[in-house]
Amino acid sequence: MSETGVDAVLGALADPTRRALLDALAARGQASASALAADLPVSRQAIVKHLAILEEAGLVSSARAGREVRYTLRSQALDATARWMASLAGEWDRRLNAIKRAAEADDDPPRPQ
Amino acid sequence: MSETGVDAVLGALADPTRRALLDALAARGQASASALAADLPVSRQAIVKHLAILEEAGLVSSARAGREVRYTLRSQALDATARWMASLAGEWDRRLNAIKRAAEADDDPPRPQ
DNA sequence: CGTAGGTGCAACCACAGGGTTGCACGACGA
DNA sequence: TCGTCGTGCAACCCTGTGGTTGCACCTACG
Repeated sequence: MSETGVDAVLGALADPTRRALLDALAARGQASASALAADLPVSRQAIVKHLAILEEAGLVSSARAGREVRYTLRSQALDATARWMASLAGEWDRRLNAIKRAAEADDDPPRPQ
Repeated sequence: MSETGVDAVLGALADPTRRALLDALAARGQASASALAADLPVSRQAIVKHLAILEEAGLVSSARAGREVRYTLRSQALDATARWMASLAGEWDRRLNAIKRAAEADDDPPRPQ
């Protein structure tokens, strides 16, 4: 339960269109759904849905500016997920080493090779 | 193109069942599809499909042992993806700072606040 | 031998979700 | 005030894929 929204972030990042959307946002720094729709080969509505998912995952934030809504990147969630993955990788290594070590010490003493 | 199989890893990691599968594998260190099927509430066939996807993403590796196939965790791809995400987060920060700075210098000189 | 445990293959079902279109509503500029 | 631009909402289609069942095949083990 301690992980931020790792599953949400992973789910959001799993879609290519969403990643392209994030790229476009990174390039513009800030943009409305309609503006982003001009960059990608999908309809504005599709973009809006994707943005909703990305915002839900904490990867972007929205702010109303007059009659339009500006979206901005939010690196925090991404960074947190990266950390989570790195620590998981470390965990795997520790786990596997421990098991391998135990197997060697438990199974092989009479038969080193 | 330089990214390992980031999209494959993200796609693989996006599914909850697959993450549970990886957890189970981490606990056992090494296991066959049938053994893993005992841990999860899905059929062996479903497990096999997931394992195929995970192997495709480089998150696990398989090795035949007699009449069964043993699967093992592979932390490398996970670690690489974690690094990719972290660098992406850094990229976003740099991008946003640059843009914000430019906006302030270009728009606000007469109006600091 | 035969039997049991483990895989592999294939067909099939059902639902989530990525995508679209259409329309109504609110805000800005002339 | 009117036109227009950007949103929001809703219905709808259709593919992908997570899941299942059934069966054939192979390998160990008695």
